[in-house]
This record gives sequence, structure tokens and C-alpha cells, in this order.
Amino acid sequence: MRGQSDTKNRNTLQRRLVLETVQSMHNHPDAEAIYARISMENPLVSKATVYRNLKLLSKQGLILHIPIPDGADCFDFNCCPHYHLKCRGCGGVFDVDMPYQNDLCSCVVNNRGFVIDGYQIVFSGLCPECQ
Amino acid sequence: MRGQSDTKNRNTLQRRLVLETVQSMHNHPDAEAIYARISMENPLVSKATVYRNLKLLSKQGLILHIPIPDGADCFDFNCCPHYHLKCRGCGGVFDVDMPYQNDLCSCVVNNRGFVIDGYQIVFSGLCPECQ
DNA sequence: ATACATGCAAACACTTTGCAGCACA
DNA sequence: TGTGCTGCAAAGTGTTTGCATGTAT
Repeated sequence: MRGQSDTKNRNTLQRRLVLETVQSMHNHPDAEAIYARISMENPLVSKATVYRNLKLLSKQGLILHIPIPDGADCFDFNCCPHYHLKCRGCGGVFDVDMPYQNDLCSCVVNNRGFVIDGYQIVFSGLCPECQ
Repeated sequence: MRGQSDTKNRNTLQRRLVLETVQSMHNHPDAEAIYARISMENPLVSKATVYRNLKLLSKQGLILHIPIPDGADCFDFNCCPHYHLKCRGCGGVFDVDMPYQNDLCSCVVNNRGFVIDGYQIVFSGLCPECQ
């Protein structure tokens, strides 16, 4: 065997395309939207490949995966941890301007033996258009 | 039309069964688990009915609906707002002992015209068995 | 009596997977 | 030159819905 821990990933056109597309879209697109955008220029790229690469790129930390309760997961070019708001009307996902609470995990009084290593806050509300 | 706002709901056996089952299960069951439990005694109740009643009962505030990112939504007999932890190992959902932050919505610095009316925190980690 | 509720199955939305062929390293 | 990747289609998971029938009020 040849040592390293970095699982040797290949730099395919499709993978580059997925990364660049997410980085170019600043509106928290879901896999479907990313696929649609890619398909405009490259109709031969399959949806399964988009899903596979989204998962891989977010595992690599190159994009941020945002699991959305009651909806399709979406992805963010901005990898700094931050919070999101989901509009109850249109389902859109938006960034929330709120200082990130690094110590929130330590607010847990009694963890009963759990190891807590992260958390997610999703606010819900109505965007200006949906009010 | 006859006035009131309370949508006149019927007190069916199936609805009572769903409510009582959720109230008797204290481990954050999802719809599938609730359906399975009901089916043990009442195999004729259909899954669609379980889903329909879970939605209705949580809308009525009789049970708590917990949308889980990356997993089936689950339900809680405890309707007081509280936070949950999802184990990355077994997928189980557990209560978190942490004071509820009533004012968290007001921490949002700039809401850009959004009306924020709620939020959900889901912690992730590993339960004692999965460590 | 009549609207609301049910059971069933099919549809739905989102995501993953099996497999044969392709292409990056 | 071989293993990682792709495209396709099919399957998987969680949930909703159309419709005919049933039942609580």
C-alpha cells in the first residue's frame, strides 16, 4: 500500500464543474438547482454524478452541506459556519446575520454521556416577498 | 357557513390511537415506528392515516413535530419547546438538557426584512452506545 | 344526512446504488 | 494500466394524494 490518508480523488471535469457551479451560486442551491445550472452548459452530466460530487466536496470541506428539515438539502460556497433561515412561504434558504455561538455545545447542562460535536440552527419565518 | 375557526375534527378510533401511541412512547418515534406500534394491536390502520393524524395532531398542538435533518421526522409527547440531539451513529434522537433560549430570535442582528418566528436546534454527536 | 375520515395503492420528492464502460493519474 | 469515476436506470426512503367507501356527528 502507498500510505497517505488523503483518498486519492481524481480531478474530473464533472467534479470541477460541480465545485465551480456551487461557488458561483450564492443563493443556497439544492442539488436539483445545481444540476439544472450545470445542465444548461453540459447536458451530459448526470444527476447521480452531481449528488456524488456534492457529497464528496462537502466531505472535503470545499463546500458547505446544509441539511434542511422538511426540504431538500442545500449547499453553500461559504464554508464558514453560520446560521440559516428557511422561509415558510417560498421555501428559500437565506443567511442569518447572527454571531456564531462557538460555545453553544457547552451550554448543555447534562449530556448523559453523549459526546456533542456540533449543532445546527435553522430559523423559520417569512421573507419579505412572502409576508 | 357556520362560524367558528376550530375546524371540526372527528374523534375517530384511529386518531385516538395515534395520539395515545405517541403519548405512550417516550423515545421520539418517527411515523414508521408509531405505525409499527399501532399495527401490533390494530393491523388494519393504514400508514396514510397515521401520517395524516400525526400532521393534524401536531398542528393542533397535542404532540410535537420534530423535523430531523437527514432523517425521518419524529414526534414527541412532550410539547414544551426543547432541543434535540441526533446520534450520528444509530440515528437516535434524544432530548438535550439545555435551558430554552426564548430570546434567540432577537439575537439576529440584521434580518433584512424577514419576520423570524421560530427556530430549531439539532445537536449532533454520539450516544454512549455508539462511541 | 353529510362532511370529514379512512384504506388502499399509486404518485411523489429526494437521494442512493448496481453495473458496465470510460478516463484520469 | 488500473482504479476511481461516470451515465444510466432502477431501487430506496419518507411522505402525500386521489378516490371510492365508511362513519362520527
